[in-house]
Amino acid sequence: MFKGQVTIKDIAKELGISPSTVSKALKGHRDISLSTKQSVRDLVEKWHYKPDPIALSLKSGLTKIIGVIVPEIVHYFFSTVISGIEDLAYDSGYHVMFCQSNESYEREVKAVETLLSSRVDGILVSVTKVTSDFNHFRKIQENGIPLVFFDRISSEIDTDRVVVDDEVGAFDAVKHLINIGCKNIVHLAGPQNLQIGKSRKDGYVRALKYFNQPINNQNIISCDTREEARIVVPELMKREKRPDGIFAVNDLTAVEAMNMIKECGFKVPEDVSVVGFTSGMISDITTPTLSSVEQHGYLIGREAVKLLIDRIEKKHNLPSQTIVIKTEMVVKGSSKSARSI
Amino acid sequence: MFKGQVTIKDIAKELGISPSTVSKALKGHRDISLSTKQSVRDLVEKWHYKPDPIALSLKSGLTKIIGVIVPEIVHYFFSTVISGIEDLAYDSGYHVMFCQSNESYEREVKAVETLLSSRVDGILVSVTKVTSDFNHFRKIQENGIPLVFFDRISSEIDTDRVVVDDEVGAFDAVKHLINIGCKNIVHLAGPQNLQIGKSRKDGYVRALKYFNQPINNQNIISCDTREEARIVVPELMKREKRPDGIFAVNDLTAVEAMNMIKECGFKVPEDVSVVGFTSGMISDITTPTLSSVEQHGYLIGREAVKLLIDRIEKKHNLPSQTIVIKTEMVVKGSSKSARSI
DNA sequence: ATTAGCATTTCAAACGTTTGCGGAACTATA
DNA sequence: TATAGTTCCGCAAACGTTTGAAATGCTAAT
Repeated sequence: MFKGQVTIKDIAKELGISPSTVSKALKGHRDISLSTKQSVRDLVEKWHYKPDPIALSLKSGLTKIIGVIVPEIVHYFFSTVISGIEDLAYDSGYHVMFCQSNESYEREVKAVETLLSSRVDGILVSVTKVTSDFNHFRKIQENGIPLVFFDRISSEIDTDRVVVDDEVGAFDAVKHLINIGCKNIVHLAGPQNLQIGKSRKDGYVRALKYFNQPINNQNIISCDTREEARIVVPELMKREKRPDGIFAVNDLTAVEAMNMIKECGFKVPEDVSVVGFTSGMISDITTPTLSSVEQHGYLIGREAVKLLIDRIEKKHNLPSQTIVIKTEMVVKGSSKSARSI
Repeated sequence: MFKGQVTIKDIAKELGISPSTVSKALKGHRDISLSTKQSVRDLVEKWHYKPDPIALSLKSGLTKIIGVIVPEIVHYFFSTVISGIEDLAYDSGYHVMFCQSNESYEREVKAVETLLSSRVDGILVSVTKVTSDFNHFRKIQENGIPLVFFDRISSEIDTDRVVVDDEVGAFDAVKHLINIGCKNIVHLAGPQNLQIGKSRKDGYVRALKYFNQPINNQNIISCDTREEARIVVPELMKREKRPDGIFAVNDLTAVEAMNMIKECGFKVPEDVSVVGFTSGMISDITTPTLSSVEQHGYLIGREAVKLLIDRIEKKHNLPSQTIVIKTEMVVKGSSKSARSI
């Protein structure tokens, strides 16, 4: 019909009125007569006029785009969160722009710059494992752009956050292992510069204390990837006092731990019970299925977007909030031991 | 320093020159003297001026945004593709906007509308399992927006495509099963309205023919989800003539098939060899690890973006191309049978 | 007949950038 | 001393939309 898209000008020309009249008619402005409004609406309908978001953005200074930075997309937990972000954002009239940092500090910094120069209305971040300098996040705030952290947060930046109750989740996981009779529980821990790594370890320690089990530093081992598990777990199984329970900081590590245990000639859960953290699809796929702590990633995504949009639209002016999503211990095959109650 | 962002006007005012001079200086226009250029560049540097993409879009009619529609994000193959899309798009100066259709036709239509009204420069789509009407894709083309299909394509729409060589991949998988001695291979097939479902079945059939094995329609069963596998596979194992090989249309189905086989008291791969399609992370996690056909999702993503950007930037005007990405049979634990050569 | 009041519409500026054209100031040639 | 050429810069319009202010045409009251 026209080159590209129908504009408000085309409508105006056709109807022999001015663009401003059309604009006001569409907004239901009381200045405009009913008959004019009707004819504008009719033509809009007929020509499938859609306002140009770019012109709107230029006027309003808002893009209706939310930027998201995640360490990886190819990752069950993060893709679940993204799914939640996407769903609520679209329902609220926002679009979503993704960047993955690939667990690299440089790429994270670049992603921030990219999103800022795209003039997004707000930014959602889960930081990389290696980030220890947070100035790029400060820059976001200096630009007046709302910022919400989820899951992997930084405690140095004062902003809204959505986190999982990692400490309680870990406590519950270890409590479960103790309940089914484990006496020598090892924790495969995440990086301690990250809040989640620290909290999960804290929960582990608190559970042992609470149930009067000895805390052995040798039982807290830094190991949060499959590659590390491949090395660490066989050594564990060679110990004089073999572990009878393993609480891993994430599912992938837990799964590899299970595989290593089996390779060393032991059985899961009969000889060693294993519990992971995330409870995604992979926990259903393994043999045995993996007991794990469900993090409700989809919900985390939704809550994070909700917080962010509230800030963008200045629905309130409260100090920074932190929303804690409850975890849930999901018992599956890797910890239903014969020793269970 | 200024409200929000530094604009070309701020620079102009500070330097006592006009905005157009600043613009031309930044573009290296020969009209502008070296000294002016230098002072502009200095101030740009000092004030961290970044051109406003929105104003640029309004002028050029281009957004430098690519829209992507995938059935699901929480899915190993698709998140791999997305990862490839993201990487190359950003390197080429484009941003990426995602929509997931959640395998729903209505959501797919809505996603198309959303992206069109966002004025994206091009769209990448992998269609849902249930889409049989393709008019929403025609609308994209009518708007003059380049469109590239990947993996799950529609043959009704004439456009660029990036697909996996499903037929050959399936042929290779079945060839492998035959090579290790399988005589009664079942195919758990995908929906036949989808090209990939059809091609993989075709490859299965061709391989049997090629190696002079009988083709039995009872051995081609529609089953492409874990839920279906849970029902279908136990029935298979009760057959008089038990299958000794299973070629599943995707990994998740293959994994569930393995689990069912084990639940029925048989062993993988000793009694039944299993081969899947996708070869993602999950194929390493299961016990035994799953032999599967690698699809190179990351590469698919990159190729699709490359095709799209070529169209957007009108680098050529060739008729629609179809790029075929070679698959690769990855032999792991679920098919290294004792009968193997 | 003048004016106030009202309903309806248009004008013009703005958002930040680009770009063809015209113009000023200068130098060089005839 | 004109004239032509060169170098450098600003003007204004354009992209599509919004919005306060100004203008138009009308009716009704004085």
